[in-house]
Amino acid sequence: MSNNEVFKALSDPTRREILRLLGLGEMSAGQLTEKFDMTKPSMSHHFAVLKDADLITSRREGQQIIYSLNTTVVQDMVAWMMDFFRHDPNRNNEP
Amino acid sequence: MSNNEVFKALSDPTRREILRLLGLGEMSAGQLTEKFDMTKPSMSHHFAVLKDADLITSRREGQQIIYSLNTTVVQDMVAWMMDFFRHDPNRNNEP
DNA sequence: TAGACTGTTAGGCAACTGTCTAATTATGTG
DNA sequence: CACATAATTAGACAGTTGCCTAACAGTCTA
Repeated sequence: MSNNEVFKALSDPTRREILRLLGLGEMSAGQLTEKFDMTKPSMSHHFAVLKDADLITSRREGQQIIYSLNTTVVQDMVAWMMDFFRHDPNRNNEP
Repeated sequence: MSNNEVFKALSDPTRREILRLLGLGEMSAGQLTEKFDMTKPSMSHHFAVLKDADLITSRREGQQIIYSLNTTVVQDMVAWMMDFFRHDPNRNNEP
């Protein structure tokens, strides 16, 4: 995964809310769009950004596109963050 | 803390690197600036963004400004992320 | 107080982002 | 096939971001 793309993806509140909703279970593009006061193309753009960052996956099911959280990448991300901020400057730099 | 400001602050690679360096111990603005191929005003801007997000704190020491990681907010942030992504749709929503 | 040193503020500019409308693609159904 | 439904792609546009140079502000020392 590209850390930068992941952070860029997470920098928008709409996209974080999409991720939160997908954390509760997979949803179609249409169902997700209903939850926001935004046009379908705008939402579609956000889905694309999240997909590029590998934070979500998609599959077609008939006329609908079903989106799911990519839990692997999400967990990698959390692990990366914890490691990133592991050091505690108040404990005189012991590894 | 405002989640949005924190995520916006984290969305830039330069700012993440500043945080990583401060994770190793506090540094002056000048010491930090040396580590990057960027002008002082640009770096100062990044410091301001990180301060607004409450990710770092600063104090004056003579002619220098010393920056430190705000470990409280950083830890809150990690905790928030873990909670945010705690749900696993592949494990049928058991708490 | 003058000058050097350290850092921030102000203003400008190109590139990027998030939103919209209009058009297009893909699938399902009478 | 013709039409409806679901979603994406294309293009435009305002607002934001990140960088720069120039100017300013605070601190120290002779």
